[in-house]
Amino acid sequence: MSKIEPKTLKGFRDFLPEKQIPRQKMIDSIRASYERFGFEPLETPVLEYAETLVGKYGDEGDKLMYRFKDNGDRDVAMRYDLTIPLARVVAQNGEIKKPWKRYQISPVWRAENTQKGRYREFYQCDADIVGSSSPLADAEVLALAAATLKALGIRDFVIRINSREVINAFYDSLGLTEGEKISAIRAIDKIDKVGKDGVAEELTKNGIIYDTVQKLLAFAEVSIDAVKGQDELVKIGEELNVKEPLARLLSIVEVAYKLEPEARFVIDLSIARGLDYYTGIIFETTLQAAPQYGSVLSGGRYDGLVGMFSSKGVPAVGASIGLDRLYSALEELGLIKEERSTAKALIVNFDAALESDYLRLASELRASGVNTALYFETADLKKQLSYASEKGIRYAIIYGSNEAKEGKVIVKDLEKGEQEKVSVGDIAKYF
RNA sequence: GUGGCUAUAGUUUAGUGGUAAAACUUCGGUUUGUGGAACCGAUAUCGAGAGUUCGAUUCUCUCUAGCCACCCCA
Repeated sequence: MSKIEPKTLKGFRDFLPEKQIPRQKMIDSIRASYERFGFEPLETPVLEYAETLVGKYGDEGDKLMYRFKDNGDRDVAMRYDLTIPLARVVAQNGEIKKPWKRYQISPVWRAENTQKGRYREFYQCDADIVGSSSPLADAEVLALAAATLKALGIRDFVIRINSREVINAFYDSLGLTEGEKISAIRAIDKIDKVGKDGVAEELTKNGIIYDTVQKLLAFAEVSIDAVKGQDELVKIGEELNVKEPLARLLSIVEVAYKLEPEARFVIDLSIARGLDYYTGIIFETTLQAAPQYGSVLSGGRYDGLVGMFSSKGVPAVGASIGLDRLYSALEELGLIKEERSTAKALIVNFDAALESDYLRLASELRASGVNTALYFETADLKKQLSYASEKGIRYAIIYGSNEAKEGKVIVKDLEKGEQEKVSVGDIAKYF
């Protein structure tokens, strides 16, 4: 029989222990942070009826969706993000007490062309508050974002914030048509990448007149610290005819700042967000030391989404961490601690006659919470010690006929190269 | 989805129209109670399929995958 070539699908990957151990720690940290703010876990199915997802992400989103007929000829799609499924859950389970704060850490699928740091299956860590239009909810999402990154050991992040209300008020004051608004949002969003001239060129190409282009550029260039630059921002609000919505945005950020005084919040009017469903604040987060990864944490308010599944409109605001991007960025910044094994101790198996003692040692250690591995074959010490050290297991527990006579075991710390004799009964205490 | 570049052991690379080198890794050994060293040895139908050819890993085509740009985004 010919062997099947082992391979993974384009854009999909395996996470080997070396990566998955620190990755899982990262997930644990994020989850703990979300729970500290009182968010509750939700899990939803991979597959949804296609009609649930289609049309929610714009034409582009529909094209990138994994969609097919299942064995029962149902038109199904794999979830494209975690937000639409949440909206479906909220609409479907009206009894859920609101405001509801839920989080979900799960993979999503997009049939995009791959690139470095861009995959077809990737994880998102979402936290959303459903059923409150209070600015406090917006502020708490911003604070959560900051607190979660801080918990991961990240210091140099900047949360750049804008609001769809501000954008709309400004565009209306310019008298842009709906079509022009969309192309303006798209163009302005690229200002970091293509620069002012590039944006101007694209706007002009889209038929926007010179005067308006200049105004749009002036708008997009606003990037001011929300706390230190507050006076300046108030002035800009008046100049650009966006006084009211900008003031609302500033008061949200002020509250977030009280919750997370160490965070850096910047009002950046070039932030646009591609997804159609945002209605209020929108934000993106970049790491200053690793800007090439783009936004690692973004979100915003989307008050209209649940209404697409239910006659009752339910306001919502949330944030999403791109786990894979953040991991790559942290890896580059040296914030990922390499760990190769989950086992802390290896029981050296070196005298077949003592096997029952090895088994007892293993179960005692495990019962007291020490992650313990047992070498399966009887083999020489050398081989087993080198197995432990190469595997990244820190302690070797050596027990042979000599030790058996004394009722002791040798615990060898392979990192320090030291060893100690401990009596058999005290082994768990050693750790 | 469109366009460009790439594809040789687990990894990084060398090389040739006549079936392939090296380093590191992995596994085994160097006479058996102390590892991360040294030495010896093993491990490749040269991404897959088809075509041209007496003969292809080397040329051509298709597919697949990776990287880059666009698009979009996490």
